[in-house]
Amino acid sequence: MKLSSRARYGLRAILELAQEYGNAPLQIKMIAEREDISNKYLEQLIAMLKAAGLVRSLRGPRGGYMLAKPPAEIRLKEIFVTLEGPMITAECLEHPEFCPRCMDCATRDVWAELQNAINGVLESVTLADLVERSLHGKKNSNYQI
Amino acid sequence: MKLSSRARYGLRAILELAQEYGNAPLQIKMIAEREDISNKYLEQLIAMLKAAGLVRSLRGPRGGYMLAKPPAEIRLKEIFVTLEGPMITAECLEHPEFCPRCMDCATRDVWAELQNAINGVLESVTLADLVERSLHGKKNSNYQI
DNA sequence: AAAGTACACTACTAAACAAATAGGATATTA
DNA sequence: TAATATCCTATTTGTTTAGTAGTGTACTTT
Repeated sequence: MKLSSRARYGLRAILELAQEYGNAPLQIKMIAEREDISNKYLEQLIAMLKAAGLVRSLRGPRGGYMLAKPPAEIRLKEIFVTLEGPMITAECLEHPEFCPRCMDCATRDVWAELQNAINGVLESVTLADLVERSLHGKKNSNYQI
Repeated sequence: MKLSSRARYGLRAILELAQEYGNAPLQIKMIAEREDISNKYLEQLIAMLKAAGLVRSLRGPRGGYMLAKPPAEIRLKEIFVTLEGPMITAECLEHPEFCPRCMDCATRDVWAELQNAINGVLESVTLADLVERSLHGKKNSNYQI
């Protein structure tokens, strides 16, 4: 179970936009350079974010991209789902009729728990949180092995 | 982010074995039939579980598969990692040198939190738990939208 | 010892997905 | 109108998924 580069790149890119919130639009070229991502590939990722209504754009010279709403109003869940597709560990969670064994299937519960755990994390963090964490030099980091 | 059918099928298969723990070995054919999984495909999945030391086998007539250790000693994490590969949300979590930005990358923390959340679930549940849940008709279910 | 059973092993394949790359069209500003 | 930056669509390359197929090998029962 690995994260796609779409999600990794995409989150980094939109975080750049969040950090620039309120200022002039940021160009693809800039983001691609800062984050070391292919220009053209990033273009597609941001297009997805735009289609999802998380980002808006300005064309022409001095154009670029910016967040469509304040960083505090964008949860990582939205970004993740946009780039990675809906977070479904098992089909039968959404469509119980899909599997005739659903009624007494203990494995189904596990996938549900897993899904809840993941959603819990992604729904609890907003872009504003990440911006703040960056500013404070990762003091809030809770990474551990 | 979807679960592979390897993980879904595999967990269901090994749960069958767990329910039969202490009894005669269970044949692929039986499991495949009960769980409605392709015979040959299941064979490969169980081979992975065997290579990981979670399952052992008996050849010849009346042979089959059985758990290599008591259900209470097998955590879902082991099963999951065996079938799905190591649970790594981002490469830089294990190899910080992989990415020059790691030091001040707020997104990295998110992936770490996510990974911890997933591991937390998978490490807290054993096959014995699942067997018990099945017996009690899912009373312990904590599935929710 | 023979026959049958069930695992063991390896190779192959079709389809889907990931991760880009490429090229031109369109809108905006200076 | 020239330069700039987004917009849109197609193509490519490689990997993974989810199987299928066929043969080999060990074991048990009769």
